[in-house]
Amino acid sequence: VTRDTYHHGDLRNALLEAAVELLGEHGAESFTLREAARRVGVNHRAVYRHFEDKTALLAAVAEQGYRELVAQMRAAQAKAAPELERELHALALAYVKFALAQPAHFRVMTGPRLNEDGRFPELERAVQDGYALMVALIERAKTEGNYQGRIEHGVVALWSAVYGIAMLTLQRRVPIELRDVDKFTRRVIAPTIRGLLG
Amino acid sequence: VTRDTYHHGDLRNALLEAAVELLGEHGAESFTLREAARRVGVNHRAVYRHFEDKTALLAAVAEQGYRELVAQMRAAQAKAAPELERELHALALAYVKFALAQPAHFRVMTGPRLNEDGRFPELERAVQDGYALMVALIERAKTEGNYQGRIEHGVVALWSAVYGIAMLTLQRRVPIELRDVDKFTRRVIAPTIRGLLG
DNA sequence: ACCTGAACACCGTTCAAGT
DNA sequence: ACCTGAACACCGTTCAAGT
Repeated sequence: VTRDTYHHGDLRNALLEAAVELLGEHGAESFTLREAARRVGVNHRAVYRHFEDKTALLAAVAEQGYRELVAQMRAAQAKAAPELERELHALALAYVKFALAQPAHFRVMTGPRLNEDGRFPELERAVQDGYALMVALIERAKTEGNYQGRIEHGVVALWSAVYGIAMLTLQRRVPIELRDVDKFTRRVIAPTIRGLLG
Repeated sequence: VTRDTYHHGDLRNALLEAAVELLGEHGAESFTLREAARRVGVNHRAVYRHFEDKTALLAAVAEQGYRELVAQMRAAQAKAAPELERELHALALAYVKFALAQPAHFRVMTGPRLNEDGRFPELERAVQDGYALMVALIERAKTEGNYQGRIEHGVVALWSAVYGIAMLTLQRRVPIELRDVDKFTRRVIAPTIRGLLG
């Protein structure tokens, strides 16, 4: 990280990196725009060249996180294809692993209500891309498997399960080691997936 | 709400009420101790008589919320007893209903990490009381039902499901009306409960 | 184009008094 | 015992310049 000058849009990325660092250290509540600027070595006013306000900076972090999450879910699913049950497990595992590997990103993604007024359509689209992956799997559960309910209900069941596991694990409400995430997630999610496939 | 004097511990409750009000209006991120004091009509320093700091005030709100949540889960479960599947559904429904009826409480309960250093044992105990209700049900799923997995895994599956449904619904990621919560929750949770009972 | 500096209205928290 | 008032070090954001 250079600390003297920033050109060619470098500052934007430097600020994003600094933000992720700070969020990892202290959590979103105490994150300040001024400290992010300080860490990069610029005046705090320089931030406004690249982000409309503090919320926009956090939204950019969240968007970046969703893109990475979706990429990892896609990759995991592709590896497990073409068997539906394996793909469901792979998607779930990728989600939980992301949350534990990038907790700062994950907390910003799921924590503060950044996009309440629809200010950040790009963020919304990144979220929807993830949603679409689950919808596609549940649709296959209906045709290939034995799922009888409505698509929407199945998606929420799956989404809730992975989201809940990730959050409860992050909050240390569940006493597991990082190396056991695989087995743990697999076993917790099993009843839900079994229920979905009939 | 009287605005001139506070005696006999009234101020504490008045501050809690004001905090819940404010949290409902703007969310936890922009909640300020000073505005809570203003709303009650006292100097902001008066807050420190009853709460060690801002976090302690939020922790008190969270604790109050957990007590109410547990009471409502208990009541719903008792009404549905003694059939296990009905009790599981009742518990799940009570949880989701609480989240939607008291979103300000729910967001503080699940949002900021208030008790990271174990500062608030009372809050922790209230959370554990809720956890205990689920543990008892999963234990019965093992003896009365056909659940084969470990207690811990089943509890996380159930907890994740209700938590996820509540959060996704609150975030309006799921397009349901308040009057349909009953039916919606029942259908989303069904695969998980079916999976748990074997 | 990109960054700075001073200023404004806020915040949580501390100190020292007031009744 | 309970509340206040002034002060401190911070914050996000605006305005007006600087190169």
